[in-house]
Amino acid sequence: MDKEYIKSNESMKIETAKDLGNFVREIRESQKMTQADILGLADTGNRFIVELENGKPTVQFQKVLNVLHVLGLEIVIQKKGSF
Amino acid sequence: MDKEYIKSNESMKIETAKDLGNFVREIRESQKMTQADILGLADTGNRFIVELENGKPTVQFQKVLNVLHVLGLEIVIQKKGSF
DNA sequence: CCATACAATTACCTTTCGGTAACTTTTGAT
DNA sequence: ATCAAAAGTTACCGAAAGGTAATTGTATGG
Repeated sequence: MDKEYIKSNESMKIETAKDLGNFVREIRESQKMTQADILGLADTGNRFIVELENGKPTVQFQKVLNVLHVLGLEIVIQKKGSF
Repeated sequence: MDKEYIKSNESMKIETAKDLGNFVREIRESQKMTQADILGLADTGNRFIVELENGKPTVQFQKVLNVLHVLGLEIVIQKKGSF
């Protein structure tokens, strides 16, 4: 099965920064947005977007929240294996 | 005052870094763990735990993942309003 | 060929993080 | 209530990573 990151109401479990980066790029492209579109809305620089989508582990948490917000996504924390 | 952050199989939506910090502290204490316990297991310094639990927005994403892992939690991303 | 748009990288400066240690609650036993 | 131990917070420093702005690919189109 190819990397299907999310569909309709399904959720994507994030285990690594690479998961996050791949997922963000996938969603951004599926919404026909450019990196620059996100920069303005999420109050960040282009370098951040590049590094985030490349899976850099040290990206700042709040900035990730901002980007996800722009993409219409939200973060949820749950006990492992809650499915 | 007594916010109920999570119970059994329920999930906690994270909108801000403060949400994350409050939640992490709540879970850590509910599991009778000290900050020092987490330091060793999550390979981080004391300063990080303090700042994370205080809701610092600039904490690094991967380190957050490490701490959540130690607490038996996982991060999920979903479309807003999927709950 | 040049211009435009998007993506990725580089340069410069600022900020964070870990280690250790000091200092301040908080907890618990007598 | 007092005292001691444990837990949590803060401070200093050097190493590492972050942000912005500018630069350099990589296509596509006039």
